[in-house]
Amino acid sequence: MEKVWIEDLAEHVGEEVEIRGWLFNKRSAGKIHFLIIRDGTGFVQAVMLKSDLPEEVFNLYDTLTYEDAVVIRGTVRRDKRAPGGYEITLKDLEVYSKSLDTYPIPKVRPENVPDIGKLFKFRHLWIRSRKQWATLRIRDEVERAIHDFFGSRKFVRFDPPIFTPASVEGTTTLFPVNYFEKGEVYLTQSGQLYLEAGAMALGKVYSFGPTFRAEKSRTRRHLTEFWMVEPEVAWATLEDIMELAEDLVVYIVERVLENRRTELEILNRDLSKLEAVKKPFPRITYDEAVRILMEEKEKGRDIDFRYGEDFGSDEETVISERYDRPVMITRYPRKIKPFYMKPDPEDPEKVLCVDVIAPEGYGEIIGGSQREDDYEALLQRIREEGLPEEEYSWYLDLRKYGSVPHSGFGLGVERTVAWMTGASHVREVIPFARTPDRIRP
RNA sequence: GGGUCCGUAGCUCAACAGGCAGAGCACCCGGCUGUUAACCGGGGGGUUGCAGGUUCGAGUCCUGCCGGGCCCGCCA
Repeated sequence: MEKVWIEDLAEHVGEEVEIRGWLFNKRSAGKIHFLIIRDGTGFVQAVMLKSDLPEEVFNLYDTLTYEDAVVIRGTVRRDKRAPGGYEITLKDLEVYSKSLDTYPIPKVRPENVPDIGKLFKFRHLWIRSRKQWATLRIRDEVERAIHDFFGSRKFVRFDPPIFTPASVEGTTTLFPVNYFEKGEVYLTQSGQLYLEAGAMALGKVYSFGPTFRAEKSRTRRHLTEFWMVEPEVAWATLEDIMELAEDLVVYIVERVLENRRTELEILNRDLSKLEAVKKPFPRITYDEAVRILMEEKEKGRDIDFRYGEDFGSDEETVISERYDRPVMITRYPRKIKPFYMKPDPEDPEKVLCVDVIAPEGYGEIIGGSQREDDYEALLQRIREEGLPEEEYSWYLDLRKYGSVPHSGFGLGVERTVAWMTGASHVREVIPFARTPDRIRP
């Protein structure tokens, strides 16, 4: 008998198959029992008829509790009455191993959903639930789309180091690690500087990996360990990289809509919100964004903002509300952006940068810029920021030996997946979230 | 770092003004041949987060500690 995965059942209608999985739920009407089995790839209902089965098999139903590991054998049928459309007429049931205790997370009763703190305590079990299953499958699709996007454009994946001797951006807090007799090094908070070296060596590169920020940021948009995609392109201007960012986001959304529709439905995601994400994205400057804020303030919105500041999450939301797709904000004041960004030749107080703000309050999903490519200007910025010049000598070399314009950006995977799935917090879209207050499980 | 709210059964929640800790789900037993968060009947289950204090009496009031939620700042 063929062993099959639930996601492939459509190819086995009429056949007798074996499914190995776990008991997700069960219901009975006496002489007919229904089992909902999950095997990781999906969920399927199996029907047990008293009239069809040996008594000892039929009676096994009574002993089943949540998350027992089971092996079932039976015939695959299409059936409108079955959740999911396919059903197994059960012929044989084997309880491979029993749950040893009451399952700590109750199943699918909305009035009975544990509070979020308890769910995270049982995160290792919570990921078996339907919504978490759907969420993590969408995350996989987003990641796969990212690799396919860059692969199809012949980018070379370039893995920057995770141990780094110095801060990339100087401002944010780093996680120190004891590194033999060399003392303290830090977990990376961005691979960007290394990616710039990669772009000069390989032309178009991107990285995909974890980054770490020791910020005690307790918000729905922050993790201390999160994943980031960072492309970096030689000879690219700000405009080039904005187009790349736009294409990437559109492609991710298309792929999720195409391949993860069932999962979006499980999550009750409003598909029209995602279907609206098409080129072109609106492009506004920082100054124009400030004007929008002032207009909203005059309309009576409670906005506390002064020109020259960075936008807080409230401001981002107010601005993004005007659009049905992500909005690109360019040319922020130099003072609130990192040293490596290139000043705008038309207004040296601004830099050639772009932030992409997702709709629906999901905030900044992309931050990017054209990099300072002039040796002297970069050196001066490093000194102004009081950064350790020695640590940046290799980075300055990139401007010493055939410097060219180049640009890149970073896309936050969790924020993007949270937006796709409609999650209320980024910690729900990564298997095991790391926040300032939680390191277990 | 700042603000704010909450800890009662495995889970979600009740418990008047301080007066015998209770219900639904889960679990166990019984019933029901198409259930869809099934349903119906019965049963077991508690050091009310921890440590003190006030009181004849504390889940309830006070103090401290521990654990957690939400919002903001910083960012992706």
